[in-house]
Amino acid sequence: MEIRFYNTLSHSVELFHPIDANEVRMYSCGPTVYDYAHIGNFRSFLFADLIRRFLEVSGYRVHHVMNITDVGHMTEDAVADGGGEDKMQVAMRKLKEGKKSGKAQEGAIENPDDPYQIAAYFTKAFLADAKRLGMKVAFEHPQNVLHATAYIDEMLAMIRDLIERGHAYAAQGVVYYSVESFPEYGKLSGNTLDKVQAGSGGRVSEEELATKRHPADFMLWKADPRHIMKWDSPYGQGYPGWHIECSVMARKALGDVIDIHTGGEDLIFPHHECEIAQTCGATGNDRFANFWMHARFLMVEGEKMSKSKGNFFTARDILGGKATGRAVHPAVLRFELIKSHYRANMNFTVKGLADSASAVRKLIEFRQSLDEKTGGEAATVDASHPVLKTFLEALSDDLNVSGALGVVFPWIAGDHPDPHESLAVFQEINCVLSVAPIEPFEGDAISLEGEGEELPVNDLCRQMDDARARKDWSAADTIRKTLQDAGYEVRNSPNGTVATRQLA
RNA sequence: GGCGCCGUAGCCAAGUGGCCUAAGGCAGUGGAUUGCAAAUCCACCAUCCCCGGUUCGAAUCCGGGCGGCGCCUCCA
Repeated sequence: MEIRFYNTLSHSVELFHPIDANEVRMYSCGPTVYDYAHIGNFRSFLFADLIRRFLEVSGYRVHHVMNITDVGHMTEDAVADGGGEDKMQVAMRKLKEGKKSGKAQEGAIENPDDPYQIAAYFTKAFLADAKRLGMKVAFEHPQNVLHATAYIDEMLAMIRDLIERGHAYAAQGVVYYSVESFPEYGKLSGNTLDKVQAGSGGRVSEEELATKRHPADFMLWKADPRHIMKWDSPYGQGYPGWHIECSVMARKALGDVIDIHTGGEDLIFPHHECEIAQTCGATGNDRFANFWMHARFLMVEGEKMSKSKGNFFTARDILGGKATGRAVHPAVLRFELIKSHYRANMNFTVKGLADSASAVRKLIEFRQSLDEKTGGEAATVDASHPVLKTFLEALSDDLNVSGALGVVFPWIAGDHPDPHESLAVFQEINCVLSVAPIEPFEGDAISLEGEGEELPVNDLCRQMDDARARKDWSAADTIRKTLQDAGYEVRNSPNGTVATRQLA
């Protein structure tokens, strides 16, 4: 099966072949941990997860690495030489003022003046969210989820190499990458040097221009003893630039040339452009990642998500019901965020969430019916099975999820004479979708039961059965109303009434 | 101003030159079923932003409009 992906580097869909025949090396730009990750972040992370899962089902071993940016970068970092306020400092202040996207748990952070504690707290929150949403790499922390602060030495080593190779220079306590030393600079984004220069009008301060050889030169290290997080270096005590960590960690974990590098579209420039310049400058290769893949931005109800518009949602906001007024099952949020094509802006809406809930319910119930019929024993199938084949072929066309789902639903609705075989097929499909259940899952990811709720759900169902047996319709209707108002879907059947929690 | 993505039913969305008299999901409508519902099953529900061109043939290619969005500056 031929796999095709859109490559930002070439602006076209290309045939995908990993460097090694069987293993794919893939790096994804991960979160900064100054706050809770929002649904836009997760759209991008789940896009990477989807690539990984698809490649795995297609027969590849995937070594997927993601970074955690826990270095306190400056708010006006890249343009200049680190102006603005330290992000970690902002995080600390906001935490104290209770202005975070969500409340930190009481007592979770002993000392809000310690940036490492802030970072540790939000890292933990991120990993918890990521696991709930079925992001495989989150289950591989810490071996495949790397912390920037653990690679300062390697960053300094790469900076040293870049200076030695003539790609970087120190000026007034700042080490800059010299973009003119790298002719390929601008290839990824189309922001070639002449254009960067032309477009920079007014934004680059005179002070900065005086120290930089070219206005687009970007920071690798800044000596600043006042910075909260700081490390010793030959260039003075200070902190690294915000692009260098990815170059370093990707190289360290995956090698000099990798297969796939993912991120949100906003990272194309300057972040990924700079990563390429750094890595290639340090390795001497003309390539860093063979495929650069970027997810487009997520909109909320047709508008760009922003705190000021009040349409800003963290993953835990959604799961907790902030948008819908009712708790949302993680599989529903996952499905909603992966169901549309990654290269189109996705519009996140409450209605879309409800649609996804119906779809996910269908998948979960189908899975449950197969489990019941087979006792969980699946037959053996491989990718040549007609349903799987069509499913994977859709995905192999630049991750055409909609096309793939267009295979799954009609198949589900059809006849299943051999439930063992169907279960095997479904399991494979679910290795990619990971919604029925979320895999690998923790706890009650698949459960639709209302255990531990304030309502005695099972008792009410039995009471309803009794009332129906007595033909006491008004009593039965009252019970149904009670359950529905509490967020349950109620189904009567000859085998007894069943109430399941609404998914969203 | 530069670079790029996109425009298919009420909504999401596949299809990229002839099996398209256009998948699939959600919603909706009619029917079966039901005490009534829900779930389920059956049926129905679009000529593809506009204009021009290429072609025997276009949603699909080309040109021009119009509209939406992104990046170029912290951002997934």
